[in-house]
Amino acid sequence: MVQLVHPSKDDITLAGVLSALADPMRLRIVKSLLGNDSCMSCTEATPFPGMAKSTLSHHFRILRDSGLIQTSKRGVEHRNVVRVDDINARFPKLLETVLGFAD
Amino acid sequence: MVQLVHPSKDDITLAGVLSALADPMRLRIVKSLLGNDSCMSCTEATPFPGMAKSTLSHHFRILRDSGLIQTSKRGVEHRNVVRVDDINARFPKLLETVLGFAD
DNA sequence: TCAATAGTTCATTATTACTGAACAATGGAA
DNA sequence: TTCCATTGTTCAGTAATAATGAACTATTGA
Repeated sequence: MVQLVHPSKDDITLAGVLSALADPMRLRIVKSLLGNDSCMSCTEATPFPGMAKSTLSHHFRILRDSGLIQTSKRGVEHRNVVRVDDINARFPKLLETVLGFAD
Repeated sequence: MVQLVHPSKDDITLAGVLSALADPMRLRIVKSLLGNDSCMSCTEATPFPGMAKSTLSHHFRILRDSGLIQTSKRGVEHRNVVRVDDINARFPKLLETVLGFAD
C-alpha cells in the first residue's frame, strides 16, 4: 500500500489549514471523511457528483498539501483519512471548533 | 463619526472568516487590534511598515467584508475594532481558538 | 489657500483556481 | 495475455483573485 507524499506534522501551518478549510467544498469533504469511518475514496467523498474529477483531484491535493488528510493508494483507488491526531497535536481544538460550524 | 459599510451579523460566513484569517498578514492585524484596546488606525495596525498602503487598504477591506472588523472614520483616520461580540455570537470559540495559534 | 496626512480607487501585472483532455496505473474479464 | 473499465493525476488554457504604483478624495492645520 503506497503512501502519497504528505508534510510532516511540524510542517503543518495554521495558514495552510485555515485556507484549506475556508473552501466550502473542502470543508464538506473533511466532514464526510470524519463521519464515515475516516476512510473514503476521493469519489465517495465528493460533495457534488457533477464536479469535474480534475477539480476534485485539485481539492484533495490542497487537503493533502495542507496536512489535513493522508492518502494511500490501495488497488485502483485512493483511501483518504483525516490526520486527526497530527492536527490536534499541532492546533488543539481547531478542527473540532471549525467543523462544528460546517453545515 | 461616519461608519463604513459592514455586513450584518447574520451575513458573516464561516468561509469568509476563515479565508480572512488564513492570511498571516491579516491574522497579525486582527491580533494587534485585539491587543491594543481593540482600536487602531490602519497605519498603526500595519504588521510591516514597508507594505504598500494600497495593499494594506486591500487587507482591511477583506477584514471588513468578512465581518471581522468594523471601521469608522474619525477625522482623517479610520478607527478599526474587531467585532468580537458578533463573531463570538455567530461562531463561538472560533476567534479565540484561531488567534491562540497566531505567532 | 496650501500642504500634509490617511485611505481609497483604478489599472496593471502576478499568482492562484477551475476544468476538459490526455495520460498512467490497477484489477478483472475474456 | 490482452483488452477494457475504473480511479485519479497531470497538463494546458482560461477564469478569478491578489499585490502594487499612481492618481484621487477627504480632513486637518498652518
